[in-house]
Amino acid sequence: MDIRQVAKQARVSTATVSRVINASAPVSEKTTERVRRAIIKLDFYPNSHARTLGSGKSRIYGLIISDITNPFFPELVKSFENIAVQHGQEVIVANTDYNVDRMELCIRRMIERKVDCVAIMTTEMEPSLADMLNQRRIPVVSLDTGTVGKTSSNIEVDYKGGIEKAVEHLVGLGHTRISFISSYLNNLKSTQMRSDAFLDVMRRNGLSIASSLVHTERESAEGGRSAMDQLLQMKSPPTAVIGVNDVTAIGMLEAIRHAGLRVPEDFSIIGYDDIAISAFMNPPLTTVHIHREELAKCAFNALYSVSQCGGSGRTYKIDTALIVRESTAAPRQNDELTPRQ
Amino acid sequence: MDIRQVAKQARVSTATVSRVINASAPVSEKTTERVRRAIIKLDFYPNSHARTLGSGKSRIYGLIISDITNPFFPELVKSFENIAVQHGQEVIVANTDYNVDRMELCIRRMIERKVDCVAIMTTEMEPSLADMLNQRRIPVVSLDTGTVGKTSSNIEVDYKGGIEKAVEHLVGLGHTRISFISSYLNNLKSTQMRSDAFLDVMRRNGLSIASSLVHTERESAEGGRSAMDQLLQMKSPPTAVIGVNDVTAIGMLEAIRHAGLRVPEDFSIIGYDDIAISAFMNPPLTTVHIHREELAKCAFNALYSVSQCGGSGRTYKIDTALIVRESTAAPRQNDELTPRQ
DNA sequence: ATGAAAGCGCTAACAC
DNA sequence: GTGTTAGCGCTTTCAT
Repeated sequence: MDIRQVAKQARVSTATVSRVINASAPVSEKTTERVRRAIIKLDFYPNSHARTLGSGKSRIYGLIISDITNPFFPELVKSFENIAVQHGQEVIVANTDYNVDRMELCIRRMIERKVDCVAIMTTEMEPSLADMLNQRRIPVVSLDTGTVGKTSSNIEVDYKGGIEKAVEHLVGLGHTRISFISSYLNNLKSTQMRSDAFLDVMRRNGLSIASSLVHTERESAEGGRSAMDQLLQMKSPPTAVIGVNDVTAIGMLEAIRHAGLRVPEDFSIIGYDDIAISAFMNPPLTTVHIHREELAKCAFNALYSVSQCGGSGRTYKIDTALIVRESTAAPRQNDELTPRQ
Repeated sequence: MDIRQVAKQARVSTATVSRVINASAPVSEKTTERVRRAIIKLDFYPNSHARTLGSGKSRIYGLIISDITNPFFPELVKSFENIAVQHGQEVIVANTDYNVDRMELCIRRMIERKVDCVAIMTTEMEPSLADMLNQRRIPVVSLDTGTVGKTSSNIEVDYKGGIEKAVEHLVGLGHTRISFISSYLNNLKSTQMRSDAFLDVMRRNGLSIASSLVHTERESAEGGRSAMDQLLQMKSPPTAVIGVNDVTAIGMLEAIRHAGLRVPEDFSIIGYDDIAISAFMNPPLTTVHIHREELAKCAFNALYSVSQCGGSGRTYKIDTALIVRESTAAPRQNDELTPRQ
């Protein structure tokens, strides 16, 4: 079943069929109708590969993320897809699994599939990889990494501002012994930036940062749990702990619960990202919000403007906000960490 | 940059280049090496659309899910992709948003993209839609819905067994007033099957099911929360509640916490799916486990065996298991639902 | 083992 | 407004 059969059925040329499908040139009312009917009658679906080959553009946007299993990403993917569909584009998504080698594979796939643009929403990035895209004049937008150029844009998330607000919230509550649980994945720029910001803000507030940075083995709830377990072993544990992301913070919550201690009475906990489930934790998690929908929109627009409107690459900024829920309170008065019952 | 340039650089024909890329026919050691070098030197990436058009097969598997934002799916997607990649196939995923109309769009996309097979892992399905695929001889595997035929397989998840185990666990604990919170999305067969099974098992255990089935407006944590709020208004609320899935159960947990009541002391709660986060709830959620990885494997194999090995469609079964954690216990002794503090 | 050439299904010039 | 036709980049007979 191809366009020729439709053409025959409608008694027109293949070009005309193509015209009505793509509305790429005026076709008379009558012919259009005949073609439409033929398409329906024959149950014709145009072959997108042939279209891509014929026209030179795939109408596909590539989206590279770290791991669809990390709750931060599904919402991002969904928003990005929605916007893309509204603009008549499709999207294919690829996972790097936080792995630079797999990033190369992802980019290869994007090139082979002839995507029109690609959004790299991960931070495990070799700059050289973006070059592969640039050389082929494929517009790119990246997160916190990557340079701005003719066809490449960069989105800067205000990680630092988020950390600042979190630490200051804690300081305002009276905390002075504050820890930060990061992940071993420190080649991730987003993680690195959060850690650095934490150190910086602590310093600025004149707070000691001795042993206040703990690295988990994996960026996950498990990681948060085991890191918090470590903290619990200390002679004089912190009174507040910030997690590098919500999933980590959720693991921390579990470690504390398991030790028979309470949040926020015994520990104040803050997460980062504001994933949907965080509001449903017990207690609801105070966290730094990154607006995923806005991020997705921003990424798409960055791409669309250079791809369709011939714009040039530029820098975009995304804000963060502290969402105060119930996992933070004034610090415990003494260090008698007595498990409940 | 196309295969012809590579051919020229390696001083061979395009056919030979194609042969070394695809290992589709023997090529001498020497020539192979020359071609390899040329490919690397020119940084050549084959155009997958041209490949698809030329060969007639896309090496793409389609995967249709309801909503990537529902934590049940990301793990499924990831597993499915991993297996597919191991078999040299790619996958494109499409979301229906629990909507039959969008399902049609998804299937259209799959056909236009000339996928080799499609896994329909949602249950909001018009049988007629699967026919579109069948007519085109595209192998299909579906979940609990769909018929088995030459090229179409069906996976039956033992929802009922899961509900049985859940109810019996509760009955064993001494509960008699048990409710089930379902969702308004009752056109979903998976939801329907869980509700039906619940009613059935309750009856068989001689338990009253008066007002024990509550329908939420949305299949989400919000839905679970508002449904549980309703239950909390009753003069004599149930002592145990089963959620149609974990996300719903998590919402229920929050409603109870917010009312100043406790799980499992005041209410026993059971979820369904066993999403990763459930083990990190406070308290950790007792739930019915569906093995996502096995499900993904099963779906892929069902497809692969008919697509590559000329097998015929058949029925597969996936078990469920009750994971007892800390959200279930013996029922409260009296109905004095007194908020803590 | 290798090359020549005919498609694959569509789009886009270019004619009329 | 519509038709003709030459590609798009690859695969795949069919020769050799």
